[in-house]
Amino acid sequence: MKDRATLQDVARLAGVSLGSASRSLSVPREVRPDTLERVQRAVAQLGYVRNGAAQALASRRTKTIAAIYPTLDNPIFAVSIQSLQQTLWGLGYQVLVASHDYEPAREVDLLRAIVERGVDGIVLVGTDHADAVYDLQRQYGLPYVLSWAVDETRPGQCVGFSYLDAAQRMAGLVVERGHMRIALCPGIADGNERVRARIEGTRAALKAHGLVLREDWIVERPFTFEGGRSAVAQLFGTTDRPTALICGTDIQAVGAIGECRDRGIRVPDELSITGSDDIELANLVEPRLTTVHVPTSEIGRLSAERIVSLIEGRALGETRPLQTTLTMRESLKDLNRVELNSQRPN
Amino acid sequence: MKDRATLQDVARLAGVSLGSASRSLSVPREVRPDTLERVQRAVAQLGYVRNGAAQALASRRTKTIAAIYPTLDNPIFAVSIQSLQQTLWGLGYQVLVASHDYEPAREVDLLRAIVERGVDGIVLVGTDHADAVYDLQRQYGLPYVLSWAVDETRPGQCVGFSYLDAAQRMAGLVVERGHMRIALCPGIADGNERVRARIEGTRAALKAHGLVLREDWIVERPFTFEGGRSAVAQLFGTTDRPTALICGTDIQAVGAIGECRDRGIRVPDELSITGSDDIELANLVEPRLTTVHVPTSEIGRLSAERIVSLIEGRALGETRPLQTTLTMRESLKDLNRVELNSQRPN
DNA sequence: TTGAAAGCGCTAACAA
DNA sequence: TTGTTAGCGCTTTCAA
Repeated sequence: MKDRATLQDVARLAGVSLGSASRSLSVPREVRPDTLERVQRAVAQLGYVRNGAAQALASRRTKTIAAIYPTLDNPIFAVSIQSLQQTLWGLGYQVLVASHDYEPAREVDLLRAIVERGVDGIVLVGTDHADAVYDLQRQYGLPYVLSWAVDETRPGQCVGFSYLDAAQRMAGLVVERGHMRIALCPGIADGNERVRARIEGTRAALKAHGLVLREDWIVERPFTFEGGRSAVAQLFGTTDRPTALICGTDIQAVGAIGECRDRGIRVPDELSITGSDDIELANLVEPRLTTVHVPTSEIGRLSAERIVSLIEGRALGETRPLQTTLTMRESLKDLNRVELNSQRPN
Repeated sequence: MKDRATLQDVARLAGVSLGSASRSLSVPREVRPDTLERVQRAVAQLGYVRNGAAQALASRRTKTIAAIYPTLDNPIFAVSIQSLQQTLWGLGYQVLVASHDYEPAREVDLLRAIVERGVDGIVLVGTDHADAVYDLQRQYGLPYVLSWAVDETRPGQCVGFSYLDAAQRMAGLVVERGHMRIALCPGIADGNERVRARIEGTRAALKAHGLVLREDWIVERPFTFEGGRSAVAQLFGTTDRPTALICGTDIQAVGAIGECRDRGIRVPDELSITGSDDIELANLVEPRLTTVHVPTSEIGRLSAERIVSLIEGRALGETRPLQTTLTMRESLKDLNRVELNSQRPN
């Protein structure tokens, strides 16, 4: 790295003190206009750029937020990160992104390295983290936001919607459409409270209609296309088959549709499939996916605003759960209706 | 932030000097075993964590790499970032991720902010950047790697494959399959040399077969599902229609397939569609996508290794272009073959 | 409003 | 191998 101009150089060139130069940059309204102007001229002339490390060391602020996600390889997180990043950028913060691939131990390691590097705050996904994660936060007094989560015990620190409610409504819809044999591909429950909420919500909705969610029809699979494929493979390995498969994410649902296509299982005639998230793809696959629309970008934006207000000590009140909506498309069959067109030509 | 223990505290508790404590952490082999052990005990006892800002200021290294992408909302970049990040993590570096949404001006702003914060190196995408980008790099002597790019004038700084070659081979394949009316949806050429290479490669391949790439069949659209949809809408607005559409990315191709479905255009019977990248989805849509397989993760990993070797002054030799392969699936129709089954049941 | 000066916590050169 | 010490470049009192 070449020798960059320092603020000292700027001050010297402008003929002011180091202090005035510093103030010109950080609190320009507290210097006389002509002082400010001379400093600005010197800055321009030298092509001066602040040294972030020095600034961080002296001010004890890094203007950086760490965001730790399970994976970037799911559009909901990619889109959410994008809006998080752009919002933070507008507020003068940068983002250190990391992903742990659903490995709790990796998340702890990441967080440790990030704390060492120095960040002003952290955005995590969900509430289910290793104790060490919360310990680190407490130990360093680091503000944090749990995105994609609601938790009454942490008012003001969660930004998300109720997975329980969403799952309950989706399962309710499937039952209303006449399905009684319903399987669930919710993700992997261990270390993921959102998956557990999906299972609970689905179970509750079925129970409310006098149905039981069969344990052997809760098929825990990763949040990947392959996960959805594999769920279908498992469920159709016997003749004791469901008529509907509720997937935890659209990604799984699309994988499931692909597997059905490969196996010659007609969707939704032989198997209805629903997803969750309403990614753009949900509206492009054949058949188009009945799913839960979730406020992906909004979660990114609100998480950004909240972590900054936490850092800067501005109160923002408690968070309230965001809303989700069911999006009805063709992948869910209505068994109550007389079948006129179940065999469409071509 | 609570008061964290400093290295001074550690040294005091261990009964050694500040220097020995520092060395115990950074070059443990240069201290006596018992010194090392006392320091480690003190570190554990105090829960000491390095202050990154101080370390960066004193050592003039941040152990952070900035990676600026066009968007995170395309699986190829998401996957590539993931492998970049994990490789860098293994090498002791962290990643500052940013995206500019194909806005050259935004890229300059991002880079400026990133330089200010301090990073040891930069990973960019492609070769086509505002002059200001290269100026900043030169001014601060920042090592950089151009990923998803090949450029003979920058040996050792590019990691990617030849878009020209890939486009040429794909177009060659389409022609070989008997298509003579070929349209191209390459992305948006302005500020993107990869798009221009695609156009050139396609043009050259057609020319080699005595065909001409019609200017009005080069449909520049964004790299989104919607971009692909809109290309189909435009091309099918008249009766003068192509029999094949070569898309610049699988995302566009999937969008194009969706638009065809909505318009009742049969793929590939009425329109063949090809993509590029071979994202997982390419193998899941109906019909499955003929595309170019590109080494997505490898680009991330190699970019990581290269930027670190550049930073640490290790020579790694010149880069050579990575390989791509055509992946044949059903979305490209072979017009040379007798049509036996063009109207499949259901 | 300004300048002077004391650190922020660490690294690295140097001397012992 | 260890201890001492001079910065790294900036922010932020404090006094003027």
